[in-house]
Amino acid sequence: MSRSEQKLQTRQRILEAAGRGFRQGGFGGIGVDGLAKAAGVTSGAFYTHFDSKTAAFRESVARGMSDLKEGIRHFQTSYGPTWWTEFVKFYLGAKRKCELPESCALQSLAPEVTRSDATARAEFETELLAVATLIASGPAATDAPVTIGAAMAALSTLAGAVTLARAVCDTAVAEEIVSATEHALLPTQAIAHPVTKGK
Amino acid sequence: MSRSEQKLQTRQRILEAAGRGFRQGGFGGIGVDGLAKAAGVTSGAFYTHFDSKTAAFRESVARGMSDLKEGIRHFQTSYGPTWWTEFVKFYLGAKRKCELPESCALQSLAPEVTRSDATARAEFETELLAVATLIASGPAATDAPVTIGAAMAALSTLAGAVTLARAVCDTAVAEEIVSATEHALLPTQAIAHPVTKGK
DNA sequence: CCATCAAGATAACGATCGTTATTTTAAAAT
DNA sequence: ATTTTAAAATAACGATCGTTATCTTGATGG
Repeated sequence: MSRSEQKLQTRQRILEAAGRGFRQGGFGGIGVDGLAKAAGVTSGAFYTHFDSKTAAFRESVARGMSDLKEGIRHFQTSYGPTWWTEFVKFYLGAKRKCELPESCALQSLAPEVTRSDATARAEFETELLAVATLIASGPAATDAPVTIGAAMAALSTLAGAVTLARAVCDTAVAEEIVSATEHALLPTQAIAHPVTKGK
Repeated sequence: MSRSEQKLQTRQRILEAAGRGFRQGGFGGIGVDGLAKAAGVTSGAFYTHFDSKTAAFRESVARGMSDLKEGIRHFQTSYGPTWWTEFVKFYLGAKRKCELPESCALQSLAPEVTRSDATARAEFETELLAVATLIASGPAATDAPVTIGAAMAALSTLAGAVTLARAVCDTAVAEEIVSATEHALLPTQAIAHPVTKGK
C-alpha cells in the first residue's frame, strides 16, 4: 500500500472513531488518547492528522451531517412518493434504538455544537442548510416539508423526539414520545384505519 | 445565621452553579473544582453536600425540570386560554436567545441524560412525565396538547428547535427554524391575517 | 467558658487532560 | 544500496480530573 493512501486510511479510521466517541460521550466525555486508541493509533499519530481535538470534532460533525444527507438521498431514491413517511419511521424507529455511537449526528452532536465557537456553528449551519434543501427539493411526497424552513423544523422535531426518547428509562414512555411525534409529523397516517368509512 | 440553614444555603449555591455549569459545558465540560469555584466554595465543601459529580448532575437535572414545571404553571395561571400560545412563543423566543447557562434544562441537559446511566434516566423520566401531565391537564387552551404523549412530543419539538437554532451561526437561519416550528405547533396562528376573508 | 461538632478550606492522591518534542520505522527517491 | 522523507510511536510537559484525608474555624450544647 502506498504511503499517501495509508495515511488517508488512518485518518479515516481516526475520524470514524471520533464520530463514535463524541456521540457516545460528548465533546468533553472522551479524550484524544481515547479517540486515538479507539482508532488503533496513539495520540502522537492523532496530531499528524488533526490540528486539535476541536478540529477533529468539527470534522466529525461535518461527516455526521454528510452521512445524514446520504441517508436521506437513499430514502428519496429507493422509495417513491412515500420516501418522507419511510424516513420519519426509520428515524424514530431504528435510528432511535441503535447504540449511541451510531446515532444521528443531528441528534447527538448538535447539542455539543451549541457549546462550540462560531467557527463550528457556521460550519454546522452550512451542512444543516444542505440537508434541509435536499429535503425540501426532494421528490414530491405525502406530508414532506416543501420549504427549507419547514424541513429544518421537521428535522429539529425528529432530533428532539429521539433525544427525549433516549433520555427516558421506560421503553413504553419512549414509544409514547415517538408515536405522538409520528402522528404530528405524518398527520395523514392518523386516518390509516378509518372508523367512519364513507360517511 | 444558624448552622443548618447556612449549610442549606451553600448547598443551594452549589446546585445553582452546577445547573449553570452543566448547561454551559455539558457534564464533561466542567469539573468539580470549577463548579465549586463558581459557587464560591472549594471542592472539599462540594463533597460535604454531594456524594459525587454524577449525583450533583442528577440533582441539577431534577432542579431544572422543576424550574420548567414552575415556568409552565406561571403561564397557565397568568394567561387564560392562550397560555399555551404564549408559552410556545416565550420558549422559542426569550428562552432561546438567553445565555446557555440560563437555558432550559430540557434543551441543554436532556442530551446529557442520554449519555447517563439508568438511574439518571429513570429520574429524568419521572420529572418529564410530571411536566407533560401538567401540560395535558392545564386549562383549556387553543392548540394545547391534551394527552401526555402529545405534550411530550410538543416538548421535544420545542427543545429540538431551540437546540438547532442555537447551533447555527446566522440569526436569520435561527429565526427561520423557530418560525417554522411555531407554525407547526400553533397552526391556528397561521391564519392570523387571512388573505381570503369570507370568500 | 469550655468541649464538641461539623462546615468548609487546604492539600494531596494517582489518573487523565490536550499538546508538543523526540525517536523509531518503513516506504519512496536517488 | 543508500539517502531522504514522513507516518506513527514514545515520552514527556504542566494542568486539571474526581475524590479522599486532614486540618482549621466558628457556631452549638453543656
